[in-house]
Amino acid sequence: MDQLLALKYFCKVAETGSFTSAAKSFSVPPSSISRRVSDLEATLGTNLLKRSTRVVKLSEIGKIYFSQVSDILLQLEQSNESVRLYQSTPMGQLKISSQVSFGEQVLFPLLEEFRTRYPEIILDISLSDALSSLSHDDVDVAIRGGYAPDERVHALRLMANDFIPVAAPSYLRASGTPEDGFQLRSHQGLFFRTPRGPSPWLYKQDDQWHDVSGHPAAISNNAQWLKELGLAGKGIMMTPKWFVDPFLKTGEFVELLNDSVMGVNQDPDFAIYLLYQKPRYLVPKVKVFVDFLVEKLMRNDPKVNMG
Amino acid sequence: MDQLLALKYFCKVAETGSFTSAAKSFSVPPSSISRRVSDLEATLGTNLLKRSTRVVKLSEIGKIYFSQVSDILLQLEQSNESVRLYQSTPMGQLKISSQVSFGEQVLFPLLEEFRTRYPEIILDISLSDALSSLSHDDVDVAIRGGYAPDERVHALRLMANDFIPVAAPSYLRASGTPEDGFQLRSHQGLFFRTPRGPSPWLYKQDDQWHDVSGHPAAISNNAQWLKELGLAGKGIMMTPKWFVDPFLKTGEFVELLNDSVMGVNQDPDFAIYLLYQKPRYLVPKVKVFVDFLVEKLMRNDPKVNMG
DNA sequence: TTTTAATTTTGCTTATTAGGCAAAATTAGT
DNA sequence: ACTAATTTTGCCTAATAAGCAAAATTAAAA
Repeated sequence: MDQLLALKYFCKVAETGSFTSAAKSFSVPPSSISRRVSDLEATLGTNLLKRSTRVVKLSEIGKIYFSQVSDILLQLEQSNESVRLYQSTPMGQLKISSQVSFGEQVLFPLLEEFRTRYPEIILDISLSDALSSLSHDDVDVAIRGGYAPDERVHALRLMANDFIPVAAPSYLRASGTPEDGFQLRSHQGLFFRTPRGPSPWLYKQDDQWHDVSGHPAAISNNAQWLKELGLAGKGIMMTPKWFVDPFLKTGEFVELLNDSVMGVNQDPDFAIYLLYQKPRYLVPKVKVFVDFLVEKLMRNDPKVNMG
Repeated sequence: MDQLLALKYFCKVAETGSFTSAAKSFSVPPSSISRRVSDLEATLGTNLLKRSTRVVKLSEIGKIYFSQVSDILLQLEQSNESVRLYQSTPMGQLKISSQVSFGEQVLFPLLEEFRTRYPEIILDISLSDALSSLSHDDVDVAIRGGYAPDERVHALRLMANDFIPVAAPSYLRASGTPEDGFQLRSHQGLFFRTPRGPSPWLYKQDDQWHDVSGHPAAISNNAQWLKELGLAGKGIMMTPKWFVDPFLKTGEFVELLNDSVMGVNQDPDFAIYLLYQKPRYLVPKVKVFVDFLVEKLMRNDPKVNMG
């Protein structure tokens, strides 16, 4: 028996709830569908479908089997597709999802070079801090702060995402410079709101994390606005280094508590990750983008770990 | 092309590094392996293997494809295995539909033992006197008084369902004990309302059925309430023996007209039936429940007729 | 360089299995 | 009870995998 064919037939029947419509979508007579599915049931020794001329429903085990098999078929199709595309040149739409700040600050400046290098790739970038479901494929690659989420998703660590407290010199003149993590509590704070709520200020002392969040002067999901407030001396901001790097160099921002361990998260491996589905790496447009970002952002550590 | 077969062949070749040894492990001639793999490569438009008579190695893309495909094959094998497990072990949700009185009186006391015997079966019981259409059904097994309804549905006779007239001693003291079926007509009656209407009292004499229903003192589809009225001496009730068995033993109810043929229905084979679908492959959870009920309720008649 | 030996590929035939069509069977809804 | 949509079955044809033997290929030995 061609089991793969039987599985495809079965899944189509499960989706459409009808042998006839499944037969139409494969352009074969309904009898073929009926026989293949029966064969499948015979080899499994199970009734996957509850048949009744008018309505075809999944049995209890049929539901479970369907959900697994349809996923498997999808994977296989992706693998096949990837192999077919493997030899072709990088082209087509490349959908990228990124966090807003990282996109604006780090990604955008790089893209012009990418565009000239691969003119046949049309970039489609969407910036959002909400987590996009990479699995159901509205994007080819996603860039997120956090940690590896899924088995099937490959997470490539792009760069550290350590948060540091910064403030404008004018603020420090007016309110004083904190000498100790706990002193932050009496300062004005500019808080970034993630989809999971405002990020707290955490301070590690003697292997213990303490919440040292200051008085909220402003809360927003727009990092740009918070940065402007910070530059205007309205308060202390906890931010990734890469976000304020240029201002630290000009002195418009000052890094505080250099020697302390600060964070917005207790996870030690908090970083910026490039996420993509493993089989998609074979698709040229995805491969060249991943390789490009690795080249641009990971020069120090040229070791690329591919699964 | 049987792609699944081709994939299995390909993976085996990749693992063993040889067409010949792959052929041996499938007990087919090497030529079959060669052809299937070639076909696969043709449909993918790629060379997966670097052939050279002595050694077969994977190409770059072949390596990646192999790692993905072997994973997919493993998943599929696991799914198939889980179906087989389901088919060999009683597990999953078991949906049971029963008449209210029978469920409360007979079924519930048995279920705790069933639950401990088959802890992986989740019982889902719904009690209702309306006939659920087993065919278009949401239930695995149904228990109904009546007769075998359908071809596709297997009806297993669980126990007799003969109706007898009973009354409380207090009622008989007050209103007299009927000596003859026709005398029932002048008594107070407690009538059970089925979905088809109140059950009449029928009396058989000289091969003729007579309606001998008394004056309705109460009508309800709730047998429990009628029983309470009966115990309080409010009238005569026509009821299955199993429903009032404990009260007959204590003398709280007295069976009337012992020698007469009474009923609520002219069918001679009126009984409690266990109904379940007769699919090609019987699911273990259903089988063990059927067997369990047979064991508990049909000890006297050990003949079990399974489809 | 030639030979050898193991292995893969090709040609052809047979066996197996899926497709195709029409008729029969089944059942939800009128 | 009937109707109409749907699934299943029977039978034939077409497609394709298996089986076998011979040819081709090539790494390693002579």
